[in-house]
Parts: sequence; structure tokens; C-alpha cells
Amino acid sequence: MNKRGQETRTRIKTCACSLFAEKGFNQVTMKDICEASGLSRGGLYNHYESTRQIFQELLKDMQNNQARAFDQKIRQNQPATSILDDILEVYREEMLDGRSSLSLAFYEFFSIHQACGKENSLQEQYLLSVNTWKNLIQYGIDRQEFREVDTDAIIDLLLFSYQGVRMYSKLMPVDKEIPSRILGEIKKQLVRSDSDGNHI
Amino acid sequence: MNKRGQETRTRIKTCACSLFAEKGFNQVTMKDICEASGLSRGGLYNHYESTRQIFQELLKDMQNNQARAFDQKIRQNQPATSILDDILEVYREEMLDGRSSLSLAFYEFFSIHQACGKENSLQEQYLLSVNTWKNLIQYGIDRQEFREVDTDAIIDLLLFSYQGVRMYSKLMPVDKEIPSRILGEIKKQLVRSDSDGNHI
Amino acid sequence: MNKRGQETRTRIKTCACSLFAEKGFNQVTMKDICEASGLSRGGLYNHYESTRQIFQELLKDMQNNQARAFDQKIRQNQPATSILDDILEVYREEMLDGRSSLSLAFYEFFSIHQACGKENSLQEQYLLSVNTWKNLIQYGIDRQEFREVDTDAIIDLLLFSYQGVRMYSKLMPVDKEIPSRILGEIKKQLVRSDSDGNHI
Amino acid sequence: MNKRGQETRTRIKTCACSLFAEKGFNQVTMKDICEASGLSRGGLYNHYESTRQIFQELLKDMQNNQARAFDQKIRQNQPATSILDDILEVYREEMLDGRSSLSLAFYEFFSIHQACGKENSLQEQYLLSVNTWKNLIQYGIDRQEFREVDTDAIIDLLLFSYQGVRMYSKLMPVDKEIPSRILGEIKKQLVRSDSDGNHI
DNA sequence: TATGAATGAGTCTTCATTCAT
DNA sequence: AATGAATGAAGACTCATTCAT
Repeated sequence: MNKRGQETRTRIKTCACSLFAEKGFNQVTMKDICEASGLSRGGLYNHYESTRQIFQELLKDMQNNQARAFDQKIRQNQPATSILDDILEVYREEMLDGRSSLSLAFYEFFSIHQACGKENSLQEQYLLSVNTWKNLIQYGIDRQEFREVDTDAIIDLLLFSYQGVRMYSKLMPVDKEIPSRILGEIKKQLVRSDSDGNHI
Repeated sequence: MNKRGQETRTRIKTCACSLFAEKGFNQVTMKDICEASGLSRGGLYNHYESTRQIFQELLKDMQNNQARAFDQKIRQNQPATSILDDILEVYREEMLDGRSSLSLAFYEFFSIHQACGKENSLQEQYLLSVNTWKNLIQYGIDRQEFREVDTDAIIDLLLFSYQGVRMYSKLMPVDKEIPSRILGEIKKQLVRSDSDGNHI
Repeated sequence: MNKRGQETRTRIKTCACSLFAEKGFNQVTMKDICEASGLSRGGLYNHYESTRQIFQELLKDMQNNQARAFDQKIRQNQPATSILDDILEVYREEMLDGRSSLSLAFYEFFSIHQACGKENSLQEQYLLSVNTWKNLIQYGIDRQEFREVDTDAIIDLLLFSYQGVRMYSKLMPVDKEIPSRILGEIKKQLVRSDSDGNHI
Repeated sequence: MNKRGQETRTRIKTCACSLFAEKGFNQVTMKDICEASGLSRGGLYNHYESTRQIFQELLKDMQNNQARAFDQKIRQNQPATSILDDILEVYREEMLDGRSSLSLAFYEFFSIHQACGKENSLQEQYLLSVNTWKNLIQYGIDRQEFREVDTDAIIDLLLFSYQGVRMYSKLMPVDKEIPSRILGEIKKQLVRSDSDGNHI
């Protein structure tokens, strides 16, 4: 594939991503993507044969980016609390940004493609997140910054309430305080000497 | 509307509910409901003019049922902890039952119909839930069964992680322990003398 | 058929007539007539089996009424000019009243039902009108009130321009002067000593 | 749009025109036009999205053609009577040709689309015709070929009786003499020295 | 007579997908 | 690579018409 082809594919994915964020997965048609990207029917089909394929390529791109971002965040030898604050701040922002969230699209997509697919990439991603968090929490405990908590419970509470809020923020106006409260509560469980009760 | 008509409407709603749980809102067509309910096209349209209308009537029915159920649950003068256990047990079961969950349908439905509607019935329902929980927690605090916690934070944590898990349970196999862990953690925050750290 | 049945049929015809005037023949459905008349589907079908049947009964009623009206108008021994004025005044009013005109419905109806029907009742009605006018004009000539004109030409000019204006008055705003001008021109041809050029 | 597309659009319009002439506007469906033109459903919708759009494009084409034809007809410096004869001959033929007349379709179409449109294109066309005739009659008067008639009245008489006959010729057998008589009467009013009373 | 539930046919409309250019 | 014409399938929606009550 030459450079021009690559550019076209990038353009297609960018347009498609906006559409998926706006309408979810099932409500986006190849026709929509044609119109948004300015390509003709045939032109689009030269690159991708279905919305499914485009979405999967988007997923893959995002995982790569996310992995890279996470790697940067977990900078060893920084205080665990500082790393935690950084990550929770990212979470907080995402929880409030309903518009650009692909969560509905994700849910629709995996709700269709889990059964037929051999691998469940959503579960993979969940397990990856759990693992990353386990490492971070253990790191915090080792440095005696974090309490010896029920790690699994805290992580599930965090990850699922994060997902819950992201979804709801697409559906109703979510008060700005809600993410702060939730993440603050999590942090309170986790951080040992945060006696002043600072919220994130 | 006569008795026969009422029966047909009930039949339609029952069939539609299964379909919505299985496929979400957008993926269910009037044709699907015709076939599931054994009605002809015209027959179905005599009763409902869109999947939207059917879904809304389902919503209304469910709210009525839920309101009644909750009223029963909040039996005054029972120990707050006992009431809490009952409710959390219901939550736990629902979190694991991905198949009969309407959550995807809800999300799709409200993602479309929030803007056009004046009122946001999803938010209404959220506020209702928050209120019910506030009452219960205050009741527990008054009886000195519960700690004096950050009520709002605990409630959001509970409600959104519950929603998050319900959604994920439609998309991937959710370990049976996850709901228990989450709800146990919540209970641990809440209940004063549960010093043995029992999970729910 | 008893009295109640007669009343129902009259109600049906009245409602249907308004609908036909408003929308033409083809655009009116049995369902429309049900709703307009407040009858149920089955109730309407007990009386009429199609819009066609209702329209034909309307036609028959109107012909009866018209015939009776014309008979009254042609009062012998009155001045021909006075009779002419009376009739032309009726024509003028009808030409301006686009809203209550059934002309579109007529045209649609006869455009469908001329071929299949053995008799062409539209032609019958045309011939009847021509005859009535011939009698009137001859009466005027005999009384030396009217000129010895080309009767057939004048009658056709009158009848067809009348129909043309009636139709157009349903489709665009027709200037009030147009019917006056047309009928005045006709009268000018016809009436001998109307030297002052009065318009109707 | 490429050449093939243009050809298809022309084919569609030709087929649709026959159908409109035969059945009126409302009775023609997109399916009819598919079948008549040999296109598939989707193929037709690629070009036009409704019968309304097709009809409007037909109207526009016809206006263009008519304007061009009229320009040719009004050849300056020819005798007014000769121009008149030419035009009336065209009118006469059209009055008798019920089969290819679009008048029913016109009436149905404008009866629906007058209110919603800002401009009333039927009225536009009427005013255009009136103007053209005014010019011709004035030209004839200036050349002393025509009498000093009540121009407006004559024109209305001509235009509306023409429309009336065109419509009736779709609904019943119209005697060949009727157009001749009508137009002859008009001409008689108009032309000064046509003392021999020739009909057109 | 009157009701309204039910049927089934017909049309509209939108898309995914293919293909000649 | 790109274009856009064409196909055909799928689903929405509306009615005329029948029938049990």
C-alpha cells in the first residue's frame, strides 16, 4: 500500500471514529462513512469491506496508543500516589466527556461480536487493566504509600464504576462532582496517610 | 379496548422484552416482534406504531413494578443491615444475569431519545434511586448500624459500578466473584461493626 | 333500512363529501371516512363497501338536487335576461369557491371509471347542460331578447371555461374579476340590447 | 453525473411522463416507474427520491421547451392573423388529445403542492400565458388586423375554456367540433374583417 | 347494526455490495 | 485507486377487507 492509500485509510478511520462516537456502532453505515469521508461507494470498499472491519482496526490502533500511554505513565521510582493522581485525573476527564466516548459503540460491537469471535478482546482488555492496576497498587504497598487493601475489590469497583459513569454521561447530564466523589472515595481506601481527605 | 386486545398487548410486550434483552433496542424491528408474537404486520401496528412506543410502555410498566417492589423492601423497623443485605442480594443476581438484562437496550434507547425529549427519564430514575438509598443509609446511621460515611460518594460508587457490571456481563463472561467483591467492599464501608469482614 | 340507518348513511356521505372536496377522490380512504364519521371499520362497511360506492351515491344525490334547482330557475314567462342573470350569478359564485369544489374528485373519479363503466355519466351530464342552455337561449331569441348567435359555440365556451376556472380556483388564487369578465363577455355575445355593456 | 446516468434520467422521465399522462399524478408509484423504465428499486432511487421530484423536473423541462416554442411562434412582422391561426391550431390539437394530456396530473400535483410551496408555479405559468397573449393581441390591434376588444376577457375565455376542454377530453369523448367552435368564436371576436365567419 | 382485532398485500425507502469504466 | 450506476434484500408503514363478539 502506498502513501496515498495510507492517507485515505487514516481519513476513513478518523471520520468513522466520529460517527461511531456520535451514533454507536450499529447506527453507522458504510454509506455514512462514504459521505463523511468524501469517498464514493466503490472507493471505500476498495479499502474496507465492512463497518466491522473499520471498527476493529480502530480498536487495534487505540489499544496500541493506550498501551504506549500507560507505559509512559507508570514511571518507576516516582511516588505511587503521584502516578495514581495522574491516572485518576485522566479517568475523571474521560468520565465527563460523554460526547467523544465510544462506549456505546463498544457495547454494541461486543454485544454482537463476542459470541462469534473466538477470542474476547474486551475481556483481554479488562484483564490487562486489572493487571496494570495490580502492579501499581502493589508498588504503592511496597513503598508503604498505600494501605493493604482488598486489591481485587478496589480495582473492580474502580473499573466498573468508571465504565458505568462513562456510559451514563452519554445518556444524561452527569454532575461534575460525581466522578470526583467516586474517584476520591477510591483514593481514600487506597492511600494510607491521606488524612486530610483530599479529593482528587 | 377489550379483553382480547389487552391480552395481545401483554403478549407483544413480553415478546418484545425478550428481544430487547437479547439484541438491544436498535436491532429489534417491528418485523421481529411480529414474528415473535405471532401477529401479522397490520395486527401489530393496530396496537403499537413503533418499537419506541413498545419500549416506552415497557419502561413504564417496569418503573411501576420496581416502585412497588422497593416499597415492600423498605420495611420499617427491620434492621438496616438486613434490608441492605436483601437489596444487595438482588443487585448481585442482576449483575450476573447478562442474558435477561435490558441494559444495552436502555443505553441505545436513551442515547437516541434523550435530546428530543423534554424530560430525561433516565435521570429521573437515577435521582429516584439516589434518594431511596439516602433514606436507607440515614436510617442505618440513625440506628447506629451504619458508619457516618460520605453518603453521596458511596451511593454513586454503588450505582455506577452496578451499571458497569451489568453492561459488561452482556459482553464478556463476568466472574461470579466480581459482584460479590464489589458489593462486599461497599458494605464494608457502610456497616459499622462488621468487623469480621464478611462479604455479602 | 330504518331511520337510524338512514341517518348514519347521511352522516357518512356528508363527511365523505368534505373529504372528497378537500383531497380529491383517490386520496380519500375508507379509513379516512371511518375517522371523519366516527364509525368503526366494520360499521362503515355495513353501509358501503367502497369509496367508489359512496361517491356514486353522492353524485346521484347531487344530480337530483341540481335538476330540481334548474327546474325552479327556468320559470317560464320571466324575461330570459333575468333568468340568465340568475344562473350566471350562481356560476360566478361557484367559480370562485375552490375549497368546496368537488371538481378534482370528479376528474379523478371519471378518469378511472369512464372506461370500465358502460355509461358515461359525465357525458350525460354535459349533454343535459347543453340542452338546458339551448332551451334557454332559444327562449331568449324567441322573445327577441337574445341575438341570433352560434348557440353551440357560446354554450361550449361558457361550460368549458366555467369548468376550467373551477379547477384552477382549487390550484391557485383566482382573481375575483376573472369570472366576471368571462361571464360578462358571454352575456355580451348573447344579449341583444345590452348596449351599456354591463357586466354581470 | 456521467453520460450513462444522463441517459437513464432521460429514460426515467420519458417513462414517467407516459404514466402521469395515463394515470394522473397520485396514481403513479415509484414502483410503476421502476417497472416501466426497467430499473431496480435502488437504481431509481439513486436518481430521484420521489415521484414529486420526477414530476417537477418534467415540469421544468416542459417549461423550457414551451418557452422556446413560443419564441419561435411569435415571428415578428408576420401578419397577426397568421400567427394567431398557428397558435390556435396547436391549441385545437391539444384539446382533442386527451390521452397524452398531463392535465389530470397537473391538477393533482398542484392541488397538493400549492400550499407548501412559497411560489405558485401554476400561477406563474398562467401569468406568462396571459402576457404572451396580450402582446400578440396588441400587435394585432396595432396592425389594425384585430378589433379593439376587451383583451383580458377574451384571454381568460380562451385560456380557461382550453383548460376545461383538455380536462374533459380525458374523461369523456369530446366531439371534434367542440374545440373548433370554441376557438372559432374566440377568433371571431378578435379578428376585424373576418366577415366570412371562417372557423379556424 | 356496531366494534375493533386480525390479516395480508402493496408501496416506500434505505443499504450493502458489485461492477464496468 | 476511484467513480457512481445498478441490483436486490430488508424493513417500515398503510390500507382494504373480513370476522368473531
